[in-house]
Amino acid sequence: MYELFFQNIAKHLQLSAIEEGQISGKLSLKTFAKNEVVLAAGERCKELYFVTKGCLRLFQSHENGEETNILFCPENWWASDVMSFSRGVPSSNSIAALEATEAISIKANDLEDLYIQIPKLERFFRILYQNGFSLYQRRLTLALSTSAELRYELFTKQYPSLSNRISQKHIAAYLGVTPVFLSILRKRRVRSSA
Amino acid sequence: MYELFFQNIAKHLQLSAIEEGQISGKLSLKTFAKNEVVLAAGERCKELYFVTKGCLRLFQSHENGEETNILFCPENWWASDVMSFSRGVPSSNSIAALEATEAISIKANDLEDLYIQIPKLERFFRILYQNGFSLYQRRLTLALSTSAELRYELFTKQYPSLSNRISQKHIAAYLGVTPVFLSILRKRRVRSSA
DNA sequence: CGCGACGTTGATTTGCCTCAACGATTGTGG
DNA sequence: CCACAATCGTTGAGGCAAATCAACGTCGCG
Repeated sequence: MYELFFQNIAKHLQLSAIEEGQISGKLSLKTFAKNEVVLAAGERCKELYFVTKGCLRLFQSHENGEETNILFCPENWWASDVMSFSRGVPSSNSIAALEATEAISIKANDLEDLYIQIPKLERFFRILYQNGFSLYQRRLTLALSTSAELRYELFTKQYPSLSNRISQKHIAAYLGVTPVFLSILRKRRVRSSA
Repeated sequence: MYELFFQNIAKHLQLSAIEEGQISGKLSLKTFAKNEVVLAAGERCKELYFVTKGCLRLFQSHENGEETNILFCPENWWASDVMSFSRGVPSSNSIAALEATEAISIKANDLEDLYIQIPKLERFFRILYQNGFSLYQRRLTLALSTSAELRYELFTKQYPSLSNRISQKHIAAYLGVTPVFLSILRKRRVRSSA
């Protein structure tokens, strides 16, 4: 039932069958309909999700009604509002389903308990956040130093499957441009590659 | 000698005197002259620095010779190229001193040993990276969704001491604008507040 | 003293946005 | 299952934010 989940952990950590059992007891499987809101900004993010099917997005809403997509979470990705989840404060971001989605969830309290029972889990999440930290540093410098055209180019190269799967509107909100301008970029690309 | 360092750890973790001793044995104090390069892109980042005096900057250089400042590290901040430090790969970022700087350093290998001797250190760094992760998510959405003017406004409010201490050139490279444009923004602000 | 880095200012250009109109696609209620 | 509405993507016109290029004063430093 939770194979993908434990395979993901196994990338950085060896768990005994007993430990897997302890963890399994705290997991549950959730399903979300397309466009369903998983976490609304302002709520507390009480669960951490590991996506096994479909795709979630983490995003921030702005006063003017627009949104910035922070992260797409297809199969094998982790989703949560980190600050809210770990410190119990209201979340500043939201989570919603881009497709019909299945995810394995674990509650914040339960994870805290598991950190105590299985201290090496700290190691797993240390590495997970460490990698994410690095990933966002890179995206930040990209955002600050390159044109939308190049950012789109890199996105399609790095995530070719996502760039087909996700609507342009949401890709635009991920790149930080308007859908109108993304459309212009796409047109340009077709011409220049012809 | 390492008071600031252990005070920083104590924010998230209680260490016994013995543990502090074990850690102290792996630390060393380094000094860097103003403008000295601490880590050049392409090298391996073998040490993690905790700044006790002065200020470092983590930055990325681009092909055209320009730079983006990722992070300023004044007293009480941690500096490293995370990916290079933790995985031993060549670093994609550089570190340099903005001022004459003192920092406590620890070697990657030694930290790995300490993770084994004192597993709860994993917890400390898990929390450190978790917070950094969240910080960069926020900066990313800021960079993607707001004007340079607002970003500068927020920077000066959030880090008033840094905004006096650091040259406009480097602040511009942190905000992702040219020094010329930052100068224009500053002029605008003076006028509008008058 | 003189040179080079820094910050300012102005003129011009470019990247991206806004607004608006239009097919095409999706989804939904009758 | 169809009809209609809503959302999405495209295209064009015009505007604003920020870059580029260039010139100049100032300051720190050799």
